[in-house]
Amino acid sequence: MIKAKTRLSKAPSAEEKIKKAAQKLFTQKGYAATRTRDIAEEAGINLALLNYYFRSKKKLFVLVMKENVQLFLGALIENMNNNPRPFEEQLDFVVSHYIDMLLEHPDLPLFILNLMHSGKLDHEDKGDPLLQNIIKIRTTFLKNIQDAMEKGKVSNIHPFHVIANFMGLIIFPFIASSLLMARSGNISRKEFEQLMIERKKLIPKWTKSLMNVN
Amino acid sequence: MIKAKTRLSKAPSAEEKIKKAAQKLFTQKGYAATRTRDIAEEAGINLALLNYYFRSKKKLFVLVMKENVQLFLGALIENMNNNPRPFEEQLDFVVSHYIDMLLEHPDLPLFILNLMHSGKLDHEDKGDPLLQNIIKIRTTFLKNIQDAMEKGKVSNIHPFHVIANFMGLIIFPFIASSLLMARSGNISRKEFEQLMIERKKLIPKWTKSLMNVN
DNA sequence: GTCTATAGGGTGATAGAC
DNA sequence: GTCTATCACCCTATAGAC
Repeated sequence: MIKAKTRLSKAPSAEEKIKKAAQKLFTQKGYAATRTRDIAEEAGINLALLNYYFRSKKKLFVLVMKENVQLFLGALIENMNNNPRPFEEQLDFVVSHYIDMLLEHPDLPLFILNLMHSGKLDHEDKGDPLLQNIIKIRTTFLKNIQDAMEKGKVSNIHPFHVIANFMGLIIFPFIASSLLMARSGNISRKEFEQLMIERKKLIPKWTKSLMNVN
Repeated sequence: MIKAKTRLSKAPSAEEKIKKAAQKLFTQKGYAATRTRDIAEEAGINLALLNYYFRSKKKLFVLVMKENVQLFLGALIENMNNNPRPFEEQLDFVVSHYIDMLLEHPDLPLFILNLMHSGKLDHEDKGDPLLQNIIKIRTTFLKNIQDAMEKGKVSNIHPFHVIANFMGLIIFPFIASSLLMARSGNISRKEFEQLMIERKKLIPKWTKSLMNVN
């Protein structure tokens, strides 16, 4: 009954190696372009082992997908649950946490956007938390904006613009980094990271500024 | 020798039907997730015909890809060639043309971003115009920003931020529309389009405003 | 748990009739 | 040019030895 499952941070189990490899490849290349053979090789284990642990390619993908979604929404949910803070502080918090997370997982946004674009969520996973959480987060954020507008702090701009701008300012540089830095580019990886850190301070100011231009 | 190839805008040829179907599916689902059988069915023709005209799936994809790239960079290149206009007018022009184009081809940005992300361009297509054009466009735009900064119109912000913000404000709502409008969403397709049209006027103002906040 | 070998099904591409 | 039939390959998944 009592099996010592704890691991001392060394020699990751085959299961963990597979999951990590799958996370990497699925997130980078998407579902269809990733072969289970690639995952097995990346993990340094045998192909059969993959099915032994995870039953099928699809099940493995769903697992990775859910963890990615969790990662992607984590900062927002955390913010939502600590709601009493004033709006300005919320902006700071979300931007800062989000950019830190994206610096560690730069492929995540494109993965999520492709996921939503493919429309594979709604049908196959009715009770999936992604959509529900997105809607909940968006609703909360929307309420905050409208509060700010009623207090006269913000001019009469459609809340959609505010959300789209805010998210775009945070996320877009990461999904377009290959475009913005393209070869022979003027910008290296290190410089890019430095600029993203700069944006942690800038985006909250920009967001507030945009709310009052029309 | 002299074959009447001209068509009177009726009954598109099989070749055109295939290309159109391929454009649709490749752009929507990407290369790996699209099967040649799907393309054939979408085009309403036989699978063998696809290979008769285009030799291989890959060649067909490259064709579609190049047309998409052309479409994506068109407005920017056009702007670049009419350079003498003042910076402010350039912003108006690019934003307006770009949003019009994206309203017609909303899947295009995600396709391009995935393309760049996959890194399949540099190796297989050395002389490909995409990268060269992107670099040229970016360089021109960068020069314009620096001119504006020297004239004292703009505060000392890194040009990267200006480009990233500008592009993000235009493009992001389209790639994230499924996220911003997610089911049970408050926003319909028609409203979305109306908001995008609103942005044609707003984004140039926003861009200039952002250049002076730091 | 981990491997080798292989089944079973799908996919891109082609041969050949019309 | 357009179709049907089919090949050769690749990919996921599993059986079975260790």
